[in-house]
Amino acid sequence: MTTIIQVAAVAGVSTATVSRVLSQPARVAEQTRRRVLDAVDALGYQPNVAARSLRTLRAAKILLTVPDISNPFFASVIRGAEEAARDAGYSVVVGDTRHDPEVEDQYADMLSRREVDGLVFLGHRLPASLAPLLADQGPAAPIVNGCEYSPDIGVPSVHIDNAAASSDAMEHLIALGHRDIGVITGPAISPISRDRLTGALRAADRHGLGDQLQLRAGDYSAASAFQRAGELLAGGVTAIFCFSDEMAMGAMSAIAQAGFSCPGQVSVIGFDDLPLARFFSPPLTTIAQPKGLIGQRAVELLVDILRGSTPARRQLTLTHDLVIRNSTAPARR
Amino acid sequence: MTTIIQVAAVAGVSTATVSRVLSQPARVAEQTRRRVLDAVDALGYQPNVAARSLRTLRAAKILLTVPDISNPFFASVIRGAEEAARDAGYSVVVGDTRHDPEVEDQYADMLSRREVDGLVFLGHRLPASLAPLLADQGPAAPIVNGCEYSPDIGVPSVHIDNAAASSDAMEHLIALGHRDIGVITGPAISPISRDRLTGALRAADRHGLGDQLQLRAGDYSAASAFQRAGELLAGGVTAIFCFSDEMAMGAMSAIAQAGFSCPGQVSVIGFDDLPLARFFSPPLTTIAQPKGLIGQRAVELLVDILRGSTPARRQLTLTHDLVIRNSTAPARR
DNA sequence: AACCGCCATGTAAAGGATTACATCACCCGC
DNA sequence: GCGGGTGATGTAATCCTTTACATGGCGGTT
Repeated sequence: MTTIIQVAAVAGVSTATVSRVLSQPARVAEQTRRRVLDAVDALGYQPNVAARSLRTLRAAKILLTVPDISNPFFASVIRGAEEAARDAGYSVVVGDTRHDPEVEDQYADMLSRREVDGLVFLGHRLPASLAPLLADQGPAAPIVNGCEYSPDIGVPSVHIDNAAASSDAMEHLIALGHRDIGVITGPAISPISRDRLTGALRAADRHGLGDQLQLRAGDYSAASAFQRAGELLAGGVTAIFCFSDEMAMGAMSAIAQAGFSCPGQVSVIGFDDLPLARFFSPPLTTIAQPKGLIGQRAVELLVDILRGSTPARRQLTLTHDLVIRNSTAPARR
Repeated sequence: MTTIIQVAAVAGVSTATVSRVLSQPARVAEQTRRRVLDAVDALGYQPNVAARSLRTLRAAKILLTVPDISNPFFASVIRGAEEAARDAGYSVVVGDTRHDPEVEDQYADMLSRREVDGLVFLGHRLPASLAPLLADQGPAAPIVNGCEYSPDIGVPSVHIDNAAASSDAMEHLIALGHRDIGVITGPAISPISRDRLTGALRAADRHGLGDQLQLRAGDYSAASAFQRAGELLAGGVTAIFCFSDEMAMGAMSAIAQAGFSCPGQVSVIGFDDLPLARFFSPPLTTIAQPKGLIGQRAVELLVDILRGSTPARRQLTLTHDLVIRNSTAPARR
């Protein structure tokens, strides 16, 4: 490993000058700068990050935890986050918590240990080990939540209006004449699922369908929805609203295996608009979330905090979109 | 931030002792150890990683780069890798290169800068900036390749026998009576795609179908396969073999939109066995790769290298599996 | 009683970069 | 010609941990 000392020796300057050339080139005379850069090239010098971050107390890294990395929804969020991070001079470390609180804590420890400068967590659970840090630093704590929004945890967040989006989905089904509608929600603890449920019920109530809604709790996975959709079909629904596209896929699979046609006999509407949604058979009607933008804004918010400026708004609500494809059709049965 | 010095002061010992309690507890007397641990708890001390890694020249981290994080195939590999890494006392940093050589280089630089101890890269391209490192350290270079296998890059790798797997898929179609078979491959530069093509051609040749095979190059994405499948259908195929499940999804979508039925008129077979494959409509026949195991073995190989022991075998071929579901059926047209 | 060896612990030197402060040369204006 | 300002560079302290080596005490051996 070549160190800054060797570079300094080759260039005939002090280590301070080398350091300056690399971090604030303008403060060094043109001629000296060139000599240093030549030495850097010649030796293939790369600053040692450990030493730098020891000295500066900055890691130039942002940790992004996702509850389930196999869910392509998060992939788009990650990309948005990485882009924004790069623009701000940070790199992103991705952690997959698998919905496991213990793993969440392990990742959160990276923040307490200063291995990373800040944390963006997707999902609804604030890792327990961060409570003291949050209590200590208050709004200056470098923690941002993406996708979900729980007012009680006191962390800035970026999300869509889940209730409104869910209501839009329901209105779409109702407008198509559906009266017997099944809803496959997320787990009951998920605030995002609760918000969506609120929206769905609100829409149903507006049309006097509040009591007819058939609710089943899934866990956002296709497998859970496959199961629940079977029950709903037995219950005679003509439309199923799934709180994720992955669940919509499971539901469509159950519909086909039960011998029904979609959208002929049963309509399906999803949530997320995964890149693959247009390739479902039939192409899926769904609620589009601005996935990349969520990641991007979340990181921007975090960077604001890291720079010490209090961001104007600590809650960002982005716009969603009802994307109508072919999995929904007028009710007839 | 509390440092080791404060812990030492509270416990009434030297920093050396605190350090020893944390890293080699057996070398410290029971009583002292307890006092130190109490102090650690009381102060909520967390060792500073930068300082540690500066001193030890170890980061206790492994970098895992994937070409496309939105592909759920890699999610399973990542999980396997994380597990193996945790067992060996490492944590995994995931990087998404988006097939972009520049991004690959950026991540590879983390290795040269010693930000991570080793690299597992999935995909076929060895980042250019690692060439010197590899030339320098030879087989001791802490770099392992997963999924793909290019004998020429001289890096240990973990993969399945792609040619044999591909041949199995073809044999399955041929046994069902298919003669007009379309193949949607990956990009021509992809060694994995080449291997699979070799296997497919070999199987076709065995049955005198070598000339009839209709080949189209995709890029592993559903969108590309949607396109190519349309062309193949116009060409009158009764079966389509896709080199990824995601492409199979695109193909199935194209089949449905062209008014054909699957598997009634056109059979589809995929490659990977994504968790979602069983929820395709119809459930997808495909080649299962041991995804988790690939990640696990790749990390184990890397850890062997990091520990200085030369692993017994530098190329690991794992077993694949033909999973027959409902997207393939006897040819009839 | 002198000595040896061992164990538990302490002392202090790295490890590599950043940066506050010091220094020096030079120029400007009076 | 001199004081003061400016810009470029150097000196050295600092960030926190790990660990080689030193120390000191104690029990056992001869």
